[in-house]
Amino acid sequence: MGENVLTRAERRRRSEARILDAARALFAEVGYERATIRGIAKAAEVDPALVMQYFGSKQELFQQAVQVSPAAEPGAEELVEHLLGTLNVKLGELPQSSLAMMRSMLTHPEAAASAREVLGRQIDRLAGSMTGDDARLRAALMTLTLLGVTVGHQLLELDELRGVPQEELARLLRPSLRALTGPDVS
Amino acid sequence: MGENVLTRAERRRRSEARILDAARALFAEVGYERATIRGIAKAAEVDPALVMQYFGSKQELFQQAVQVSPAAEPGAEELVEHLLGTLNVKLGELPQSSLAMMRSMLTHPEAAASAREVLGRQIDRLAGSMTGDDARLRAALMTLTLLGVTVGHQLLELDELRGVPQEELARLLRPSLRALTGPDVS
DNA sequence: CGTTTCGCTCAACAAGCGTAGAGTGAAAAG
DNA sequence: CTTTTCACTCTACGCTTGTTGAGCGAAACG
Repeated sequence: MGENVLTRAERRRRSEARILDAARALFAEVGYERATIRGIAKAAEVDPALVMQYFGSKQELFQQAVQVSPAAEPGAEELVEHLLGTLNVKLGELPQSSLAMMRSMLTHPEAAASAREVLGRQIDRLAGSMTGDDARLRAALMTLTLLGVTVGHQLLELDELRGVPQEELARLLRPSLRALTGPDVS
Repeated sequence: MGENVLTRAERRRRSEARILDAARALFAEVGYERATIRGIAKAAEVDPALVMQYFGSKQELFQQAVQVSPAAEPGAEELVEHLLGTLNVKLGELPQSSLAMMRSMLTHPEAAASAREVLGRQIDRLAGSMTGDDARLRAALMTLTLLGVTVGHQLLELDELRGVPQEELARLLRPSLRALTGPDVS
C-alpha cells in the first residue's frame, strides 16, 4: 500500500479543482457577498492565501466559478424540442455554476451582466425560430417564464414546487409557452 | 416669511420618513448587503447613529422598509380581472418596498422568507379560483411566470423589455397564463 | 426665567473582510 | 549529493462594516 504518491502538478490540479468546487457551492448557496474567501478556503481545506494566489481576487474567482461551459447551453434544434430540452436542463439539474450565477444576479453587478448575456443568447436562439415583429419580445417572455420557475424552484425552494418531477413541470408549462411562440411554429 | 417653524415631533416624523425612503431606495437598488447604514444615512442627510437609534439594527430597518401595505396586495376579484390587476401592479409601478424585497430575496434569508410569504399568499388567492388537484401547482407556476417577467423587467432591466408598455406585456402574457388556469375558469 | 426633555451628532470600538509578502519544506532537477 | 523550484502556509495590514455611549443644543415645559 501507499506507492500512489501524487506528483506536484497533480496535487496542484486537485487543489485548484477543490477550491473551484467549494467556490461554486458557496456562491450558489449564499451568493457573492456572503461567500467569503475564508469560507471557501475552509470548505476546500486550504489556506485562504492560496485562493488568492491561484485566482488573483475574489472577483476573478467568481468569474471562473460561474463560467458556463458552451456545451451546457442547448443547441439550436427544433423549437419544441428546444423548449423541452431547455425545460429539462433549466428545471432539472442545473449545473452548480449556473445556480451560482443566478443566486447573485440581482445583487452583484458582474453576475447581472453575466445573466443578461446568457439570457440574451437564449432569447436570440428562441427568436430565431419564431416570426413576427414582436418575436424577440415573446421569446424574452418565454425565457423569463423559465427563469421565474427556476428561481422559485431552485433558489427560493417554494413548498409548492418541492418534489415535483420535472416532467410534470414541463407538461404543465408547455401549453403556456406554446401560447407565446405565436401561430407559425411547427 | 419664516414663521413656519417645525415642531419637535414633526421634525422627528420627517426624519424617520426620510430615512425609510432612503433605505427603500438603496435596498431596492443594490440589495441588502451592499446597502450600508452609512449610505442610507447620507442619502437621508442624517447621521448614521440616528438610523440605529430609530430602528435598532440594519435588519429591523430592512424589515420596516420592506413591509408591504396590505392595500398593495390585490384583493380576490374574479380571476381574469385578478390576473390583469396583478399584471398591472406587478408589471408596472411596483412600490419601492416590493422591489427592495425582490432585489434581496435570493441572497438575504429574511428577504427570502418574506418573498415566500408574499408569493404563497398570491398562490393561495389564485388557487382559490381554480379547480383540479394540481390547482395549487398551476397557480404557483402562474405566479412564478409573473415573478420571472418582473425580475427581467424591473431588476435585470433586459433590453428586450425596455420601454415596452405594460398593456402589451399583459396582452402577450394573458393567453400564456390562461393556459395554466385550467379549463374551468370563467 | 430655569429646568427638563430629546432629536441629533461625534468619536470610537470590535469584528470581519479582501489582500499582500515573507517564509517553509518537500518535490524536482542537475 | 546540491541546488532550484514551487505548492502551500503564517502573519499581518488597511479598510469598511454595524453598532455604541457620551455629549450638545435647541425646543418644551413649569
